Amino acid sequence: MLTINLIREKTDEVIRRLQIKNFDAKELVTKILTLDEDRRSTQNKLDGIQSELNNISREIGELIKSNRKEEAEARKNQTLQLKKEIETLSGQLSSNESELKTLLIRLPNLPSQSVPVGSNAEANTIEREGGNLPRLTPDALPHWDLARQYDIIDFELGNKLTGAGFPVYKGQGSKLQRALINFFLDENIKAGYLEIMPPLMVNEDSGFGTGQLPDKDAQMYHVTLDNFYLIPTAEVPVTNIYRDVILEYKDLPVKNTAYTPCFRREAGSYGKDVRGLNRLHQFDKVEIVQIQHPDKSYETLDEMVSHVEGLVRKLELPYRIVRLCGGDMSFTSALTFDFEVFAGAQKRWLEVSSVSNFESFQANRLKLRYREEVSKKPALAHTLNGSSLALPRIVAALLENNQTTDGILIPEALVPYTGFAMITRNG
RNA sequence: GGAGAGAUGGCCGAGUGGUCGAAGGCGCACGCCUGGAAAGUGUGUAAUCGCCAAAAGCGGUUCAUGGGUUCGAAUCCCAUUCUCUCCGCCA
Repeated sequence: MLTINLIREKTDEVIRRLQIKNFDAKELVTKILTLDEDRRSTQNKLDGIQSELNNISREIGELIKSNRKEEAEARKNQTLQLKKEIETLSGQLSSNESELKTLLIRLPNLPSQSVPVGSNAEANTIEREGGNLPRLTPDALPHWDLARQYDIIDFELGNKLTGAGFPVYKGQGSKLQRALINFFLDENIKAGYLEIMPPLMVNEDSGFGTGQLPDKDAQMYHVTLDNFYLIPTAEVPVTNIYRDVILEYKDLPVKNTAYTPCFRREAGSYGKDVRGLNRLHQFDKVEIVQIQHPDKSYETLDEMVSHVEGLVRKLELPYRIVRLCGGDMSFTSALTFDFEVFAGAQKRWLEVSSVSNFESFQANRLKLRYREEVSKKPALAHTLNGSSLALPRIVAALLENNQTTDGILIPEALVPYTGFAMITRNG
């Protein structure tokens, strides 16, 4: 959420920049500013009366101590009116504050200066591309057919156990999952990230902290009996580790990585998007999260993008890095780069990673701060995260692009992790 | 799940109705001492909101959370959450 100070001080700029996200903030911002003014004047009055009451109470204490009972009683009568006013004003204040908050959390994050203008994916710009497109024969199979042919992923079985979107990995398919997870984690650790194994369910506060709640609760599986949510990404628990935390300057940047299964309801998805591994309700992902000083967060974003690029290169996949335009960005992001890999048989680019700088938007919700180097004053930190990487679409691309008549080739970097160089029919 | 005990600052820990944002200690920061260090010693050391252009200053709030009693609550009452011990169950 944006800070009220920013909205107050740079009202026009806020409205203007939110237009880039196709968000008309004018009305909302006006309401916020009115409420904010009310809030401050109410608090001002309340503070004054509270102070008066505190003084009287102090006097009563002294009077009682020096045995002047009647005077003390007289003083007590003076408080009645004050207490009434305090009750009214503090009621006003708290309802004002909660209303203000519900409005504030409806404002999306401001896009950074470098975000292209545009209302949908067509306006995204290609940052750079790499790798070679596979040369496949026209009868090349999409990954769902390959998965069946080699008996490595069983979609129907997942249907039986749970439902659509919960595949069962078997044999070399299962081993490939483990290999990718370990490969990604090892690479992240080498790059200085600390491995974390977080809970897979979180409470409401955590869901709010990273921005999934209250609005996007339809995306998460909700365990109603205990009021827990299954995590849609490791970003949620890992970032929430730092909720209500004030980091020391020297602790920045914080670099965490975590492998977790991710659970998403994906309500409303259909068609070729959900075919095979393209979109699942449960999938595996390795995430990287950084908490950084505001002055350095964009350097860090570049560093994270390069890191993820290195992984995709090692897997020898054709990829492109996309700078998302205002209309295609998430609610919470200030700048996002998507990674897409080309799946040769489907002839489609599949999104496998999304690396974002949230600036202080999440940190403000989380109350995640650091101490300034010199003044030692707490200030909001910047949070960043990205997938490194999400498995299913990587697997889809690997299967499709590396199919041969003999089997499916495993990229060299992965062989030490799989223990085999090819997926075969009797593997 | 049942019974009991508890939750205080970065940490430990005192505080059962008044001047307590909270003794003392540890830690940390800056000095003094020292050839240098250790020890010793001095000073400082929460967050947040409002007023103020800002700093200073002043005022409000915060002793798990939410309510209540009272002129006044860390302290009394109620509820919730969490932690610990014992019992039960259990990978």
